[in-house]
Amino acid sequence: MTGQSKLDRAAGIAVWRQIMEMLKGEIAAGGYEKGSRLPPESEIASRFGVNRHTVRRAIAALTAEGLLRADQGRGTFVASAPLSYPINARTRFSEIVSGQDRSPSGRLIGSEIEDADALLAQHLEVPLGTPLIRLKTLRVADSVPMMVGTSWLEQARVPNLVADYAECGTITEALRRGGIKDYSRRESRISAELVDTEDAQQLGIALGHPVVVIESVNVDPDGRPLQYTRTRAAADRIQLVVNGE
Amino acid sequence: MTGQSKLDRAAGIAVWRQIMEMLKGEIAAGGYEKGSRLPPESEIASRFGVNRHTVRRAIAALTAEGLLRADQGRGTFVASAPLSYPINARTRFSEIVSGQDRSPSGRLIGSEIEDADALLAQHLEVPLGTPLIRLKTLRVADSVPMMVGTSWLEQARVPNLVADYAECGTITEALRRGGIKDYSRRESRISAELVDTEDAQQLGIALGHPVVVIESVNVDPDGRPLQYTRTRAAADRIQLVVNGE
DNA sequence: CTGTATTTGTCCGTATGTATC
DNA sequence: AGATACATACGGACAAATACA
Repeated sequence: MTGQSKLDRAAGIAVWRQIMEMLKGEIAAGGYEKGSRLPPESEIASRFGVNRHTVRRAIAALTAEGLLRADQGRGTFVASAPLSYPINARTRFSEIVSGQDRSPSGRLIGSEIEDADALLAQHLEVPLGTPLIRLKTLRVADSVPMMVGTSWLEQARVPNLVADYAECGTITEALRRGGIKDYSRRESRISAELVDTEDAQQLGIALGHPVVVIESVNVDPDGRPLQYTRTRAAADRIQLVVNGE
Repeated sequence: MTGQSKLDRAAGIAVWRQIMEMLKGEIAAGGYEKGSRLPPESEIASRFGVNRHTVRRAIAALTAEGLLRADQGRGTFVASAPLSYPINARTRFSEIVSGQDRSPSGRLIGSEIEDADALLAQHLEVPLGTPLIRLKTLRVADSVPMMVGTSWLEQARVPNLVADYAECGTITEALRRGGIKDYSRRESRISAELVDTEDAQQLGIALGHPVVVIESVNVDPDGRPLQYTRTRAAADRIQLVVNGE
């Protein structure tokens, strides 16, 4: 099968769109494994007998749909199946990702000290104006960015958190080093938004795409609020799973 | 306070944008209650000393942000706080909405008979090709559309479902009439997408806005799958709540 | 139930400033 | 400087939905 035979240059449908549909069809039909690499653009171009730019346009459209991912210098890949992300009292990014045979990692984007405003004070059950650490992190599975999170924690409880996190890359481990052996998730509130400019860059998605927003409070074993987090996940890479109790 | 004094026509910022910011400020400052009505466009226009169209533009921008809702013939309203929608084994739209002092209603958009494809057969644990009822419904709280859902049920189990639902407007009640006294939710899978054309119309939101997508399976008391549903909720009107077990 | 007023939605214009080529 | 395109601002008329006496 050359594929070239099916191109119709007089159909009134742009050639790049025809190529896009054909690639989509081949992916849907299972011609390519999830996560597998497509042939290089030049090869696809010669197969269809078109210029490489025409293929690029088709790939760009499929990337915008979330079906493909193009990495500079590595190649173009079929987007993997969305990550199943269970939401429960023991939600831990690193455990979830390794449990699905992918390799998790975390990166510190930035941190600051700020005083608790009314909303944060309420969530963390601290007095208004309490100094908090604000931690912005990126979580990655198999080198694909999955979610960015902004967390607030009481500075006095975990003074060395930022350095610990920067070193080990998981919140669970960083908290353990700060003397907090365990924690659990009290409540998660889920909605969706359009991605903002900064998150779009971090997540490698285009503006105008949706993100799933998860606001959650982690509590220590005594039930005292420890961490309030607002996580934004690329919607086409993740699927939250909630069990019926 | 006339507000007019603050308009600066030489600031290089469009007048409609200035009005938008001022309205937003007044709403945030609590000048208007959630759900309350704004003055008519003509009144706002004369207050700022501009044309009605200029006000309309500001209102359109705030509507797109989800801060306002404009209903033809009724007025422009400050958007209510998002509906908290608990996800658990006993998730029932009508109970949730009435529990938050709002009045729920449901409307049948359409229904069809179709044969189970591989995916549906797997979810409902029926043989491939089993005749299913496909039910498309709109769920509304306080006359604001909240979510559209597409449900599939085995036709043989609930032959009269469509008529029953059309009459009473709640799935729970329609199932009861069909002899199914209780059901519970086994699993919910949550993601987000951009709204499609049809849902945008039903939900009264603009294209390009995000919807929260919930795929769920309801099972009868024996644990047998009864209903597979794919729900799309207007993201800025709803917040799913998941308790930490 | 029925007309009337109110209010938002849509369409037709015109004029002006600003950015771009 | 000129030509062009585009967003802004305004004005008016009417349609469509709702509220109300």
